[in-house]
Amino acid sequence: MTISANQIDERMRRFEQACRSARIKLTHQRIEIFREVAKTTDHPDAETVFQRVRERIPTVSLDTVYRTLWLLSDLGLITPLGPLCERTRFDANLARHHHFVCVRCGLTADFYSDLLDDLTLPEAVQALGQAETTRVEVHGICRACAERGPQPTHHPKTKQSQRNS
Amino acid sequence: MTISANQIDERMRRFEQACRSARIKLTHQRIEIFREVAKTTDHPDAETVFQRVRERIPTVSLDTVYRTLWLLSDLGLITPLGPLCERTRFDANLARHHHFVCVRCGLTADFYSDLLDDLTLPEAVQALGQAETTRVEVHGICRACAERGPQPTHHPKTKQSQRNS
DNA sequence: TTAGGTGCAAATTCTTTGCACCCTG
DNA sequence: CAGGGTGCAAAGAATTTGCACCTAA
Repeated sequence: MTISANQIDERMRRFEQACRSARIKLTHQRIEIFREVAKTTDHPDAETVFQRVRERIPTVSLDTVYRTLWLLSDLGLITPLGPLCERTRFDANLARHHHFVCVRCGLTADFYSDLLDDLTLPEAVQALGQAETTRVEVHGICRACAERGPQPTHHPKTKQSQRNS
Repeated sequence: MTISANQIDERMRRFEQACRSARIKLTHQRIEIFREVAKTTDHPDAETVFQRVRERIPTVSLDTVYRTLWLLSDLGLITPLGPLCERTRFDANLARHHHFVCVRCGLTADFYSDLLDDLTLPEAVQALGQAETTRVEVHGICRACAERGPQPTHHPKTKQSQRNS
């Protein structure tokens, strides 16, 4: 909720431009759905966006919200938070470690680094709460996917087969 | 799959000890379910654990696997990967930033740090793949939860109300 | 005009729960 | 032997999909 009107406008402009260059229609629904995400620091989920958009477009449907959010994500206008894989995974490695996550196939590999174990956090974090653990998440393309060559972008949640390591 | 027999044994011992001190029964199913997670670097999901355990205990059920995985997680023997909240959330902040995530309520707040934007990754990462983005995830207790005082531990996926920011 | 977008409802997928029987401590 | 643990089946929750109508370009 600390976003200036200017910044929202800029995000909206970027959105409209992205839609045009992707030759995707600028519908009333898409505009309002993007605006909802663009105007807060909330990291809202689909249901939350749906409820908020519904105040302005009472007939909007939840599935349109889902489709639009993933579309925006494919366009690089928003980022889905959380895991790139759809199922909860479990890790028995209790040692301090960090993760390399393949954005294409979901491979999640542990790696170690004394340097990264001991990062200095900015003061801003103090204001948010009491930090307990700090982990670095590196996102990229794993060896196997790189060899497989360029692939179309997909919604991590839905289209990709998941691998691991 | 690069875990030594020694290390697996140590994990099993720790597991048995944790169960005893929590006065929780050491059942055949629990032992094999934990062993499956303990013996790989796979970060398997519940379904995968289920399939693997089934080879040894054909009558095991998927719901026991779920119950056991969350139990192990409550005991601090394994860690669920991915988001602490159950729904996918979206972020329109395209600027480089990092996350503070409250392990209790799910609050996810962005924070900024030039230092963290520019981390030096260990060589091990090169071997895994081509890094694209690096983000620091700080887990802890947010201000609001700290004020609320100590709370029982719950499975993030199921028991907690989710907040945001 | 017309292809792409939407709403609706039904389907899927992942995960949890109620209950009666079973087995560890 | 008692109470926690398990399997089964059914319920629940989040998300996706098929299809006919609608609308931005």
